[in-house]
Amino acid sequence: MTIYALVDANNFYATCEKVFDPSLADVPLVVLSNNDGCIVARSAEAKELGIPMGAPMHQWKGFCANHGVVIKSSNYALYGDMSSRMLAILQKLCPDVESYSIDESFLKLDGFSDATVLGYEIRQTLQQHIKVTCGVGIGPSKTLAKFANHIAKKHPEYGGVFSVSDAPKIEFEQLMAYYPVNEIWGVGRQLSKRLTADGIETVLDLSRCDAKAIHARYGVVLAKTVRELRGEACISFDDIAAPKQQIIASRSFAGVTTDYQTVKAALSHHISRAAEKLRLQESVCAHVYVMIRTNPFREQDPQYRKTILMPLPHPTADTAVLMKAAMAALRKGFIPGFRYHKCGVMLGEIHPMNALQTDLFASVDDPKRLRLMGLLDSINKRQGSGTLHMASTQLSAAWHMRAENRSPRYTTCWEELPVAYA
DNA sequence: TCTGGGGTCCTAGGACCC
DNA sequence: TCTGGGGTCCTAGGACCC
Repeated sequence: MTIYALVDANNFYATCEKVFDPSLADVPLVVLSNNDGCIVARSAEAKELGIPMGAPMHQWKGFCANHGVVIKSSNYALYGDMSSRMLAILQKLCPDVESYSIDESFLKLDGFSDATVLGYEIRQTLQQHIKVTCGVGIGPSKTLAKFANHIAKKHPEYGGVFSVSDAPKIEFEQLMAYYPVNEIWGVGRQLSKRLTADGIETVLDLSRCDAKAIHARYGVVLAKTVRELRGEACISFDDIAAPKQQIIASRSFAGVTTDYQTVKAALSHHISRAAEKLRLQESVCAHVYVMIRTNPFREQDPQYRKTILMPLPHPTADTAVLMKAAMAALRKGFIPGFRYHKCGVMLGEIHPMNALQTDLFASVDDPKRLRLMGLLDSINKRQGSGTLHMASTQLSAAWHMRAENRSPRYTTCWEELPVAYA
């Protein structure tokens, strides 16, 4: 039987900020989402103060000022780099690693004689090498490894590592009976509301349900969860990252706008980013979706949201072709008069560039254009993103997002390296 | 004044066909 | 006056995740 581990960094973004600024060591700290909108990470001290996850920043500004909470805009260049260092360390310790999110990885522990010992070694190594503390959960399925990870973090007596098979059955059942069903991976707000109404309130309740009955009433996803909770691995393990099937680039504006040119400039910027991501994974796409919407939180405003699909004449990774299609979609979907708050683009129908066969499609990108795109990407990579861009991006800068308290990109930008004084 | 962004998977329902 | 039903394919949207 395969044993899975889930390694998950504690307070990852907040920790990344603290690693490079020792003066923040014991200070409560929060990290904000893009646009400085809401709180997406909290240090242990900030959690203790009772600041909730996902809280709108504007509601907590006064509180943070009163309690000396340090506020950081998000710095994804830094977190992304720390994340790859973390992954590299895990890959050294274990041959089968699936990177699940920026701060979480699943490991397959086949061939290790003592999974728990390895868990402690992982914890110690990450602490030593990159000053990131993590929890390790171990179990016979991914869902159980996730739940074990939750226990490892919430119950300090386990020392940050919890293995389902180490715990006596009665002890584990007590833990399952203690936690509400929404602590389980895959059970969100809607499902837990329905489950609770049906009398399934705890993790233990759910694990004892009949999988067939759950399938009939709640669907195939939750039925899998039930089987996973009983130790039957149903969710596959992917150690090589598959290319993305859809690529999204979107942002809300710093405020709202009624101006077509402003939306167009923002959209143009997003297309460039999305196309760059598409070429980075060596793919082409055949669908462009353009999304625009008003601010749903402004209930006094008339609301409008629209997604417009624009099929492309042939699969492409050419920014100019994508741009033309997206602009046509925007003309179709833009209704003057609304106060727009966000726009974005999604690329769909993605195929690997090299698998395209000319007899399957009417035509493919001109190799000359592809070389031009490659040049564009390499200049932007060397000189900084946005050095070369489409003219339409410059139409307006009115949409640009806020990031008032971003820390330096310590590890990825020469100009922002940390300075050591002797 | 100010409420994220980027993903995956599943399903309901419409269009179309015979 | 009576006016099918089942299968397939596609898309939009929802639920979930971090």
